[in-house]
Amino acid sequence: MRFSYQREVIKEIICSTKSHPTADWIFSEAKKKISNISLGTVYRNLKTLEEIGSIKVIHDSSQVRYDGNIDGHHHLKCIECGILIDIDIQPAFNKEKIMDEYDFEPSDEKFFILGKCKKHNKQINRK
Amino acid sequence: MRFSYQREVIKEIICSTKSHPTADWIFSEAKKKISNISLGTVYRNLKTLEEIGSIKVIHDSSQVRYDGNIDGHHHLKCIECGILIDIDIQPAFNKEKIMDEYDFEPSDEKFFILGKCKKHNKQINRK
DNA sequence: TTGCAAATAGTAACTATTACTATTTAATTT
DNA sequence: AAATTAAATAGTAATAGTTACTATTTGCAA
Repeated sequence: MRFSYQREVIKEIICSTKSHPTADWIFSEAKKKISNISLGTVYRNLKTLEEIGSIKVIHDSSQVRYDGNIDGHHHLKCIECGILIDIDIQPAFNKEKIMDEYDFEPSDEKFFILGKCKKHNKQINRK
Repeated sequence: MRFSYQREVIKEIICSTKSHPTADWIFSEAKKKISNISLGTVYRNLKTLEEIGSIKVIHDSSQVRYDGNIDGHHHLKCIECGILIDIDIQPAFNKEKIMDEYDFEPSDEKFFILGKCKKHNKQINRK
């Protein structure tokens, strides 16, 4: 694949935030560095970056978000404000049962825990 | 809420399949029973049915799907053909850690296991 | 440097969904 | 049973997010 400055800028934007941005936000950030960058270029490169494994895509209730953290991790999602928070836990499940009962060969997992973030829950005794 | 024949038909369509259909498929099925039903009516009722808890929404890689199975369950997704399969397992995770470390109050979970379904995996000794 | 395929900017097209409005309908009141 | 009324509908227009198209530019190899 040929070098592209646009792609480098887009990758840098995604990898320097933990906010799980949308294509539109990435586009507006990219315009700060390349004023005439095209939205089509952003979408094309988001697809390319995902294909080569540089970023991950998160499908969060009708919104598509991008994640520069490509280590296996999962997310908390606040049902009040919608924020997505990276978590490093791994859910445990009976892989044998899946393989036997459903004749299915698991290769990856996506786990979302919905609930209320620290700004929106009613926990009183906070550290 | 007032009775609506359209809503009954839509609900029946969703609840009588395990195929996790899209709005478009539900629309074309509904037209078989109500030839002049409007796509707007389908979308409005899908929203209503979700709000009253009669169906669930699944956001599956840029597609929105609907599920008539409202019991807590999760899904296997085949990376080859895209089929979604209901599973009755519950993933285990450290809820205390989530609450303590992230100050987050979990209320629900969505878990997807990606992999290859029985038609697309290479398992040789099948029952 | 020249040549050329890959990538881009800018624009048009497309798809899924929502919004709008005149009409119809379910349910209530007379 | 007819009149009333607000909710729901059909049909259409509008919107948002994304993809497709094309002439031009650019990275890179000969």
